Amino acid sequence: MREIISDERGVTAAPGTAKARIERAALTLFIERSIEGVSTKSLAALAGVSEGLLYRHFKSKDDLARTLMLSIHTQLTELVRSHAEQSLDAAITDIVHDYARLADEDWPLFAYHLLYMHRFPNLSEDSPLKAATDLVAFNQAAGRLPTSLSPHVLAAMSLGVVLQTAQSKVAGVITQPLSDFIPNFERAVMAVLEDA
Amino acid sequence: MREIISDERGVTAAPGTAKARIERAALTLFIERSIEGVSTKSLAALAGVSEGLLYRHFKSKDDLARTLMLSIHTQLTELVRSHAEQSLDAAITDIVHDYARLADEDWPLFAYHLLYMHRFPNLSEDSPLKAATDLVAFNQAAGRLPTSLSPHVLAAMSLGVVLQTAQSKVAGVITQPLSDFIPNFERAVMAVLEDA
DNA sequence: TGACGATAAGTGATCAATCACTTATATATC
DNA sequence: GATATATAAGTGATTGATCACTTATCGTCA
Repeated sequence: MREIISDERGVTAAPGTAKARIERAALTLFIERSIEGVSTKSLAALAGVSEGLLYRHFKSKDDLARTLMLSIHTQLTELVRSHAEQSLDAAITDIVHDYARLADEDWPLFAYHLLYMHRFPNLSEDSPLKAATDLVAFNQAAGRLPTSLSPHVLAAMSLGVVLQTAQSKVAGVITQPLSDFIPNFERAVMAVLEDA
Repeated sequence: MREIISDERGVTAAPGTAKARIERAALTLFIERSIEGVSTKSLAALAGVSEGLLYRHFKSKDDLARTLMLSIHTQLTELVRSHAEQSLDAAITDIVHDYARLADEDWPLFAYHLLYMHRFPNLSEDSPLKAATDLVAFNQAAGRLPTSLSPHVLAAMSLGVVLQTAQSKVAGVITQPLSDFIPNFERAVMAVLEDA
């Protein structure tokens, strides 16, 4: 039997509350066994609450999973959009920096986004990838980036530099915080954007 | 009700056989709804066979999922290893080329690997990422690549260029075959390796 | 007391897997 | 070639367990 989650911080809930513990337990188990692979019973057990309480705070297991995903998804999207209105160099620097920081700040939530984003194709109109694509397209139109590749492809390749490193951290191959690689991410992303 | 899978090619089975249809149906549904989210009943229905037949060909649903994963996992690993014994430039060129080709050749199988590899942490001793890491480490030791980053990180960043583009293709943002981007992948990967 | 946070004990539905059994295919013997 | 024997392929009903979710009840503190 696994120890009950006592971690304080929630995602949408105040620290220390039962709802926060449910959210933390959900992230832990979803990352480990996938969303469908986790029963509400085991989730409640890890959170140290009754099964019924899950349904006081969330309409369904899917609602819980969506709520968690939407939280990090929105944060990441706004992060990218917020830095788009400056020179390309500065934008990349800021985006990469904040992305890595946000990931380190709440790694389980970020890992959850990384692993299961593709299970929520219609989560919202906007997305981090869409924001990055817009940034690339804008700089292509201004003649500051090559137009030999579509902005979708160029944005995907650039994001890949950071996200695949995150994948390796999920796999346990890398153990340091992503923030340790910020200057490297910056240079690599710029190199991809200009060279590809 | 969805149309029964009639696709011919299997993964471990001869074309046109019931086992091949089961494997195809599994890939289709697993990609769509995750492994745990797919019932053996719906899988058998899509394959157009009885539920019992699944268990003549595979010990369990997990065995089916593992068999499919191991097939593509092994192919990709050997692909990377087979090109490692040449100059770095040539190795990258060949690896990127064959990787993209293999992905296009059997996209559902490749997409399955991309999306759910992390659910099989102990599938085998070796892996594509490990092979790529060895390649990086070898070239670092020979003084042909900077040693400011660990080979794990450098390999992850490089692979990310290709794999995140594949993710965008899974998401439907990109529709072309990955092979269309082979020269771009090459240049981007080399840029990451030398610049990061 | 009464509203609320929380629970334990359920509900029918669905799950993966197995079962006894049938049909098709292959191999062997004359 | 015909017949006998063995094995593989295939079925679908059934199993006990587990699923997501609900209901009835409890304790507690304003």
